[in-house]
Amino acid sequence: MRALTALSERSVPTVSSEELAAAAGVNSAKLRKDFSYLGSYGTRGVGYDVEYLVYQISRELGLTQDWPVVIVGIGNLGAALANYGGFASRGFRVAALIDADPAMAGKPVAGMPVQHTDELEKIIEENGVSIGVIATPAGAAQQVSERLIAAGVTSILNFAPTVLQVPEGVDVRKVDLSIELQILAFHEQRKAGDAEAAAAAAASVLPPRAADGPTRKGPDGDVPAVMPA
Amino acid sequence: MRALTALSERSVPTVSSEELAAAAGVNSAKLRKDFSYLGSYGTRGVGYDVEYLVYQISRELGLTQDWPVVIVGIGNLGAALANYGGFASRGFRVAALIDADPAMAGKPVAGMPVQHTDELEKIIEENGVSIGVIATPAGAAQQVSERLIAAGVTSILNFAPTVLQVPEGVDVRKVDLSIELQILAFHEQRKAGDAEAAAAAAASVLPPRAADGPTRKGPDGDVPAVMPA
DNA sequence: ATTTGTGAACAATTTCACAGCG
DNA sequence: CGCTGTGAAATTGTTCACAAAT
Repeated sequence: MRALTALSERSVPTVSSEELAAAAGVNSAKLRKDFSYLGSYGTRGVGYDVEYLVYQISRELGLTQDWPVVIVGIGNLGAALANYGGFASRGFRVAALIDADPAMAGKPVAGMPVQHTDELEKIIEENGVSIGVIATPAGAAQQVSERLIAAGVTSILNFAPTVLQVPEGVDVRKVDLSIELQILAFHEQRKAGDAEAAAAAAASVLPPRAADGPTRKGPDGDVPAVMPA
Repeated sequence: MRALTALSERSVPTVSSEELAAAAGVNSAKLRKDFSYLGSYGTRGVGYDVEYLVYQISRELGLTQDWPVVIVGIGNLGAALANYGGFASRGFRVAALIDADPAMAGKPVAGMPVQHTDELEKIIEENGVSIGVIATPAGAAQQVSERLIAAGVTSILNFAPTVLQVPEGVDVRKVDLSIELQILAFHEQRKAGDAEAAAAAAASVLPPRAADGPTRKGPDGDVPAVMPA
């Protein structure tokens, strides 16, 4: 969509799967196959009509309608999310900011007064909110999710570092900022390790590990296997 | 790891793949297979030693060392990241906060003075930073990434809504907050659509779509296919 | 002359199911 | 007997390659 929107802004009328794939950094066959699930919107020998494709994808992805969301937990992250311009421009309207701290109540954040958790159910029902964002500390997240769900929310974006237990039919997506960094650090470590492997093996004067475990039995000998990222 | 840490805090000595899988919400066979890539750390008939497993996984994931990181772009999101406690507790040390706005220079954010972009190269070299976080507007992200990479950064966590073009050997992970919400909205729409499908079909008085395209030819008739999330 | 749309081939990942160990 | 470790099977996802369409 981002690549398409860029083309649209440059008034490019049509694009081939090959061009679009290059712009988006994906395989052209995959792109065509994905589009084919939406229907046959391309023209053979020509490509895809940019505007029409934007419209069809927007519609299919639900970008043509407005989604009211609530943000629960107005700490640093919650406030950053409230101020984040990317939401409004993509059809998300922040219906309310909710925090459990009574001292926060009434304080303006992103030009909107923070409301107390007591109001949670009322806010959700009055605004027909079906998507909630949880930016509370880990300890509060499960309870907040239960209240959100009881009040009618069926999709949750969870920034708290906990696995939420939710009933069937409720979607949860988790964003864990630390894990993203950890994944990078993991690969970073491997880059360094590969370079040092020979040297370390040759000059090993390190003591064996304290809690001595069984020797590695995996198929790759001593080389640690790659875990999926 | 989170599930394991919780067990460790409760001083649970051993855990079976079945129990741990239930706690983490995954399949027990997958968990065993994943662990087997690290080596054979379990005991048949008993399970895994929690402490030993925590240690082995930490080591393998690179959690035993400290990673200095820089955050570039100290807007709302950058400030939230700077204040985010989760980084420090997982071995990430914020070495510097960098912003292009001269007015920001010297201002304290998260108890640390913001430094100007001019200092970027110096900071990275002096601190041996190999991981950079980009929280700038989309327009600045590519240029920032190039400077980071030229100065020695080889892993980037990108919050800007752009696909970064980076040379071989540099890892990029992208976090796009809007896309997370869009994915939820997509499923939300489908939930609603499924319920309304029958009614809509029966009582369709809507005009045909304005820009009329070819009729859907996909194998599923008129039912939109599920796109991978 | 191009480029789509898509079966079929291929590749990766997940799960099953059970031999074998403690 | 319970539980790991892991081949084999099942499933899911991606890419190839080409007939069909314009």
